[in-house]
Amino acid sequence: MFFLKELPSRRMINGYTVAHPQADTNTVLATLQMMRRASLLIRRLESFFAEHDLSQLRFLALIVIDREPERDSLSASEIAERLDVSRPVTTRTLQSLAAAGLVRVEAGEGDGRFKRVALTQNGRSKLAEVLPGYFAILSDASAEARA
Amino acid sequence: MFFLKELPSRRMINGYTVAHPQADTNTVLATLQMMRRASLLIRRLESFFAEHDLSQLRFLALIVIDREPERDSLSASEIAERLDVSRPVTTRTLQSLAAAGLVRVEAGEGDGRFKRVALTQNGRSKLAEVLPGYFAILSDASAEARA
DNA sequence: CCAAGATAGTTAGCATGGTAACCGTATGGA
DNA sequence: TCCATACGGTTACCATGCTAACTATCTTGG
Repeated sequence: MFFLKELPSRRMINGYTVAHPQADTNTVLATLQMMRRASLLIRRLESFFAEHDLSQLRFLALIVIDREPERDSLSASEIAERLDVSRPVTTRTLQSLAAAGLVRVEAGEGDGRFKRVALTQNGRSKLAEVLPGYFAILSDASAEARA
Repeated sequence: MFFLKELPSRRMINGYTVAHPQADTNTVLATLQMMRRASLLIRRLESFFAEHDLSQLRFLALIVIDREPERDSLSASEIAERLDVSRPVTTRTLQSLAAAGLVRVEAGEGDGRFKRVALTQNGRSKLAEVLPGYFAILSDASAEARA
């Protein structure tokens, strides 16, 4: 992602909002600032994850598998649903996680269409390795937002 | 982009923040919510732009050229700098805008390394066509955020 | 009971972000 | 002056998002 360094000017937004009474210049500007903040944060997170041979999506996939309370595995579709990405992206992500030895993918018992995806011990270790840095970055970002 | 439908739970974040006193669960959670909101908004914007044969980046490129106060053209590097994307992405974006007839790219006079990029009349029309919808979406998003 | 449809997953191909490495043009100091 | 360096732009290639269309496995209704 990305976003303009210099946001659309207040004057430019004003030109729109005067013609649309329900719109408010300040809140539109706040939304643009949010987009800019989010885009910088994503860059920072992606670069952090890259240092750990992960990406944001691979990390989040580990998270959703790990945090499932009653089970130790999920199907690919369940993971796609929780991550809110398309199934093809999920397939690719799981293949790369499996190649890195962070998850185990097995044929589901019962319905032969499903696959069971579970964390390996390495996967759990990787999560433990990365979580502190992840929350530290989020915590910094919160602090900056308030500054 | 994308982001978890179900954010990391308060309990999970707590587990980190108790070990790191400077971190605060509420602000970390607020940052995660911001990421989720930004990701949904980006999807909405990209789909809006696609309806107009644009993308977010192509649209923003038109904006930064148009809003330059004293000049009617920018160099590719200046555009890259303002958009905050890499120069190769800028090259590709400008090529597709030129192919669509929305910008004109000419060799710069003087320093032969530069190119001058200017909006065509079609480019200005396209901006005028798209801006109201753009701000309407941002305005909606602001409203939702406050709801 | 089995053909038609639904569902899980994959493959193929496109768009758009990135970095590394290249060319051509300027520029500046030995 | 002219070679080394810097700079603008491009090319080549990789990562990661998407949709469309495919295969394989259930499920269901005539």
